[in-house]
Amino acid sequence: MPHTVIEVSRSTLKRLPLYLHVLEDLHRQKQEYISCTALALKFDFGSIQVRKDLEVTGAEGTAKIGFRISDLIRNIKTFLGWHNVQDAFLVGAGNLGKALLGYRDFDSYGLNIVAVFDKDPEKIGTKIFDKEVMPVEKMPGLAARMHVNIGIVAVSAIAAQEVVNVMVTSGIRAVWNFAPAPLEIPQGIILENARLTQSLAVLSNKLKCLLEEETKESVPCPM
Amino acid sequence: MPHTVIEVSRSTLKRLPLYLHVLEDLHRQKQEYISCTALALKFDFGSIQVRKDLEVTGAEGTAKIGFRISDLIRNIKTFLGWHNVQDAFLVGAGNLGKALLGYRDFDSYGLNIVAVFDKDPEKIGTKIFDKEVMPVEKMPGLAARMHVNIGIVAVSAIAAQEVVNVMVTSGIRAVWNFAPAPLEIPQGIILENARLTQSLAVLSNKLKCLLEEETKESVPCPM
DNA sequence: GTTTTATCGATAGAATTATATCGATTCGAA
DNA sequence: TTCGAATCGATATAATTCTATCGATAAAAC
Repeated sequence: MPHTVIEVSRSTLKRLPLYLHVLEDLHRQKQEYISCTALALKFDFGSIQVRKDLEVTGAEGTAKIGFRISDLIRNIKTFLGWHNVQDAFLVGAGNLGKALLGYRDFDSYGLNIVAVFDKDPEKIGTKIFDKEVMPVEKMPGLAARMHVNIGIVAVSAIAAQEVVNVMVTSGIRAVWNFAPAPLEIPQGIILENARLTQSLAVLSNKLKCLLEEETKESVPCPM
Repeated sequence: MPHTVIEVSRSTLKRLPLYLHVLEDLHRQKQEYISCTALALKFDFGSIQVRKDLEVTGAEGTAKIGFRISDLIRNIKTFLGWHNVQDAFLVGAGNLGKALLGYRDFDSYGLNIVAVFDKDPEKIGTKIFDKEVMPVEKMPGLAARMHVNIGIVAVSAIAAQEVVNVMVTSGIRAVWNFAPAPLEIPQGIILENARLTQSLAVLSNKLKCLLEEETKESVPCPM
C-alpha cells in the first residue's frame, strides 16, 4: 500500500479550524449530521470549497445526508495534530504573554503551555495564572528534560531573534512567533508567524477604500 | 484622467506590513535605499514578489539602486490607510482586551483605541492602561459623537455576535474580530477576523508531519 | 414503487497568484 | 568612454487555488 502524498494548501489548513469551531458548537447542540451546503452557509465561501477541504482530512459523507459531525471533528483534529496535546514553552511575560497564558482553550487546540520565561528580573519568580516565570537561561535544560517541541515567542521584535536562537539550541522543533520581525531559523525547524498587523492591514485598507468611496464619487480602490 | 481600478490581492496586502516593519528598521539605521533583491532576503519568498507587491503602492525605484526607503514607508502607509490614525472601540476587557490595549505600536499601524467596553459589572469603572472600562450600552451614543469607525471584538465566541450587532447599530464601519466564531454582518460593513487558531493550525499540522516523519520512514504528509 | 430532490465524490475548467524572462536604465570599474 | 553588473518595469508563463459540472446514491415525496 504505497503512500500517496496528499497536497494540502495553507489556505485549506487555515479553514479547518473554522469548521472545527462550528462543528463543535453543533455537536454540543446534539446535532448529528451536517452537509457541506449547510456548513458553508456559516462562511463567505461555497460548499464545494468546504467539501474539498474536508476531503483532505479523510472524511467520508453520505449522499443526501452529509457528514457525521463527530467524525468530522475527530478527522480534523487528527489531521491538524490536535488530538495529541503538545507541550509548549512561552517566552515573554508581557501583556501578550499573559493573554496567551490566560487563553484557556488552547488545550482543545493541541497546545499546552507548561512554562513561562522572561529576561526581566522584576518578572522572574512572579506567577501568572499559576505559572512561575523563569529566567530564559533555564530553558535549554528544561526543554531537553521535558521533551518540549513548541516554543512561543511573545517578546519584542528586538529580542525575538535571540530568543529563537536559544529555542533552537534547546531542541525546540516548532516556533510560533508573535513578534513583528522576520526571524531566521535553520532548515528543519518550523516557523509560523502569528501577526496581528497582517489582519489589521487588510482591515485598514478596506476601510480606507470605503471612506474614500464616500467622499469622492469615482472609486480608485481595489475591492 | 480616468481612474483605473488596481486589483490588489489579499496576499499582497498581508505582505505589505512585513515589508513596512523591515523598512522602518532600516530607516532607523539611516539606510536610504534598498533593492527588492535585498529586501526579499529577509523573507522566504522572492524578489519578484516583493517588486510586484511594492508596485501596487505606487512606489517607483531606480535601476541598479532600488527604492528610496522613506518613499516606500510613506507609500505603504498611505496605501494601507495607516497615515491617518483611526479611532477604535474595544469591547471585552479580558486578557486579550488588556493585551491589545497594552500594545503600544498600534498608532503606527493607524489604530488608536479610544474606549473600552465590557458587560461585566465587576470590570466596569476599573481602569486598564489609563482607559476606563464602560458599559456596552454607552457605545452607540459615544460612537456617534466621536465618529468612530472601527470596532474590535475581544469577547467570547458566545457573546461576539451580540457585540457586533451593537457595533453595527452604533454606526461602526469595520469590525476586527478576535472571537473564534463566524459572525454575520450586513453588507457594506467590513469584517476582518484575526484568528490565532488559523496560524496555530498550520504550525500543528507541520509539526505533526515532522514528528511522524521521524517515527515512520515513509512520509504520508503534505509538504 | 416510482419520481423528485439533495448531496457526495470525481473530474474538468476558470480564476487567481506566483515566478520567470527580457529589454531599458543606471552605476561603477576597467 | 566603454563595458559589465545589478536592478527596475513590463510582459509572459507556470503553478496554485477556487469554482463549476456531472453521474451516482440515498432519502423523502408522491
